[in-house]
Amino acid sequence: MPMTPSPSPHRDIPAATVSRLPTYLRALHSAAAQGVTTVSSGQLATAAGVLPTQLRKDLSHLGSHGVRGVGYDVARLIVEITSALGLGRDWPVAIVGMGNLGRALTAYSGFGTEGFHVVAVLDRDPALVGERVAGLTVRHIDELPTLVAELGIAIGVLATPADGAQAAADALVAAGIEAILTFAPAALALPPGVSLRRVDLATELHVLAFLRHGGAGIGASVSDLAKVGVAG
Amino acid sequence: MPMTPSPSPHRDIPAATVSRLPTYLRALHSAAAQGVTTVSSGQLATAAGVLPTQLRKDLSHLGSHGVRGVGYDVARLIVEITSALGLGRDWPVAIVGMGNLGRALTAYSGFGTEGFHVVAVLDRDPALVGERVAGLTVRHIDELPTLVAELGIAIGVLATPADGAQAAADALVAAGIEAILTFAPAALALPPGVSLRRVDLATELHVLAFLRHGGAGIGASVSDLAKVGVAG
DNA sequence: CAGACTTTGTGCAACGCTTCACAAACCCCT
DNA sequence: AGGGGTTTGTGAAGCGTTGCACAAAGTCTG
Repeated sequence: MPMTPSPSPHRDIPAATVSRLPTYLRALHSAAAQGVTTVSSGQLATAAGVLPTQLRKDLSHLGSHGVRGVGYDVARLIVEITSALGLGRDWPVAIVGMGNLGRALTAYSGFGTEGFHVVAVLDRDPALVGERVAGLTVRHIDELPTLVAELGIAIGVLATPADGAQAAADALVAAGIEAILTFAPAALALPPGVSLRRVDLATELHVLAFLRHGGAGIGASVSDLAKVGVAG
Repeated sequence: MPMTPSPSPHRDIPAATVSRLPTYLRALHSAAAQGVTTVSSGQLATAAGVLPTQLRKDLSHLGSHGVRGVGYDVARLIVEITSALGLGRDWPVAIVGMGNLGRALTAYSGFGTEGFHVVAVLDRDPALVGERVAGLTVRHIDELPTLVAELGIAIGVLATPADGAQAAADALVAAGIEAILTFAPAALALPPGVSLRRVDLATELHVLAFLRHGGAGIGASVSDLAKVGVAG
C-alpha cells in the first residue's frame, strides 16, 4: 500500500523533526515576548522538553546557523522556522461538524494563531444551519465548494461522529481541500495527495490506562510512550 | 536524561503497538456489532488502516493466537486487547479547566466508552464553580484531593490555557493522580512515574501547513507524517 | 594576542519500528 | 487420508530516529 508521495520535490526534513518545530516556535515566541534576543540550544531544549542534541540536529535540517559560543538569534530562528513550516501566510480553516467538539474548536484560541483562522463552520444537519457559533454562521455542508472558492479555505477540520466522517471527508476533498485534521475515530479513505492528521482522544486515554494498569499481567517499559516533563 | 522507568515489571509491548491497539479494538467492536465472529488479519488491518503484517506482529506481542487458515476470533481478541490495555475496569476521569475545550471534552461522547467516565470537572476560577456542565457541577481545584479519594479518580485531563497548565498539573500530582492527558501547549515538569500524553492542536495544524506549503523552498517526502486513509 | 571557555554542527553507533519473505499450521474437499 | 488452498506467526533485512562524542568556531579575559 503506497504512502503519500511528496507533493513537490523539496529538501528533506525528517517527519519527527517537523512535528517538533511548532513546539520550538512556541518557545521562541515566548522568549521573544520576554525580551530575550539570544538562546542556547540547552535553554531552548529544556523549554521545549527535548534534549539539546536533538534540538540542534533538528535545526540543522533547516540549514539554520546559530553562532558557536553564543547560541541562536531568537528573531532569526522564528523567521526560519516560520518559513520552513509555511506559516508566513494565512491559512483559512473550515470546521465540519458543529457538535460539542466542533463548537469548542471553533472558539478555541489555539486555532487562531500563526495565520490560522476559522473562516467557515458547517454541518449536514439543516436544523443547525443558520446558528451562530463564535461569531460565525453555520452553513450547510453543500455550500462547501462555494465557500472554499470564496474564502480560499486550505485546511478542513473534521469534528463529526465516526459514522459521518467519511462522507464529510469526501465533501472536503470534492471541494478541493487537500489537508484534513480529523477528530473522528474512523479510518478514512482518501485519494493520494491529500494530507491527513488524526487526533484520537479515546486512544490517548487507552494508552494512559495501559501505562497505569499494564494490562492483566502484560505491561511494558515503554520508551517514549509516557514522556515525563523535563524540569525547566 | 533518563526516560520513564517501567512502573511495574511486565512483558514488553512496543510503544507503537500499544498506540494502535485501541484502533484495533474499535474495529473489533464494530465487527462484533455486525455479527461477525471471525476476522482475518487482512480484514482487520484494512478496517484499522494498517498493513496486515503490522497487525499480526502487533497481535503477536499480546501472545495472541489466531487460527491459521481461519483468522482471529472476534470475541476472544476483544477480550485479549481489552485485558492488555487494562480496560477491564472503570477509569474515573477528572477534567481541569472549564473553558470551551474543557466543556466540550466533558460532553464528548468519545470519553464515555470502555470504562472511562468523567466524574469530576474543576476550575480555579471561583466564578465558574457551581456551574453545571454536562450534568456535573464544577468544583474548585482545591477540592481535588477530596474528590480523588472519594471517586477513585485515576486520570486527569488538562484543558487549561498554557500559563495555568503547570499549576494544574502540580495539583493533579499532589492529589495522587499519576496519568495526565494535556491539551495545553506547554512543557510540563512532572515527577518520575507520572505518565503524560500530550495532544497539541496547534501543532497538528502546523504540520498540515508544512505538508501543503512545504515552506519557503523547504519541504519533504515525509514518510508517515501524512497518512492517507486505506480503503475499507 | 594567546589561551581558556562556551556552544554549535555532525559523523557514527545504537536502538526501535516497519516490512518482506517464508515456513508452519489449519480447514475443506475429494 | 491425502492434497490444495488459506492464513497465521516470525526471523531477518531495511529504514528512520535518537543520542553520543568530538571537532570546529566563536567569545571573553588577562
